Amino acid sequence: MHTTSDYELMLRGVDLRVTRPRVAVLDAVHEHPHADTDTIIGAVRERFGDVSHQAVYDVLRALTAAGLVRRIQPSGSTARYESRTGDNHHHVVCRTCGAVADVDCAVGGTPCLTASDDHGFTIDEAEVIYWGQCPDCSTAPIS
Amino acid sequence: MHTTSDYELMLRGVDLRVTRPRVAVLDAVHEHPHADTDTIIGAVRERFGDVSHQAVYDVLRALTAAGLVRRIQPSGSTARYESRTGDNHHHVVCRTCGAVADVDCAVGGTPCLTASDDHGFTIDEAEVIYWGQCPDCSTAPIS
DNA sequence: ACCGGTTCTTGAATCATTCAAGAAAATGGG
DNA sequence: CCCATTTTCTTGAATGATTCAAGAACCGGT
Repeated sequence: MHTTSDYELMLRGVDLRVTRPRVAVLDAVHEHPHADTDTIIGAVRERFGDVSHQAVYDVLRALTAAGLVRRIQPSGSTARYESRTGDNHHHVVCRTCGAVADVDCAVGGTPCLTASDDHGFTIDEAEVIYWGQCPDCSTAPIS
Repeated sequence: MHTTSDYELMLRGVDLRVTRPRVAVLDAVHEHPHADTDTIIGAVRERFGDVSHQAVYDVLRALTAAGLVRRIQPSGSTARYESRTGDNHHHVVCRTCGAVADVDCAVGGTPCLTASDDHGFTIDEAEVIYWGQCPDCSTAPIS
């Protein structure tokens, strides 16, 4: 659990101005891991009153650029955001319901960064998405 | 290089009716690896005359479901399609220009399928995207 | 060649995200 | 503490990939 002033410090730490929408979004992302933009907008409004969706989009972009949140976007989903950053973890996504869970990288610190043949690319990140069925969806078959 | 009858055989092999749009799309995907939908529509029309964009969308979905093509969609890109399927290869994507290149899986046959903690998910595929700069973009810095 | 079911065409709708212009607010200096 | 400057937020509209819907055309088997 974080307090408002924690979020203030985070924002100042990356040279971002402290505004209510930013604190609200930061809080929403921490409280709702892997939430999509619409969910975040809803959570922000519930706690902090009216905030334009445009502001939330802007804030999410700013926070992502600053590294305070991480954006993930599995095929078929809209953008989702999470607060765990910088630890090179990955995700499992349920093909049926879209649920997302975190997966720690099995290999170590900055792993996965070596492609067999990089075609001359300078690689700075390896993103891994495991696809499958979540416990709920694999139990309940297609009705 | 494939001929029209090759594509016919592929379609029949997965119990799909052989139609001109399908052959055309199959050809376009083979000729333009990692092309987005719009490029495919263009290629199809250039070779086979008018085909509705809706038909191309339908065909791409059918071919993807049948396993004849694979759909990839790196964050920030529209859907892209490729003809290499079933060999568990991965991709490098250029952050600057969006170029995509294939990367063979370093580990072996059906690798990467083991997450450190799968949270009870039944995993059937691991998708890896390496992010970085392609040779062209890493040479020419931001103008 | 005909029939039934699939697939294509046409045209409109959806929805996440972005663009634009002006109003409001945040930080640093006086 | 107040002002000026710059950033950020609000409002409202636009974009663009993708999908929905209804009817026409076509594929494959009989």
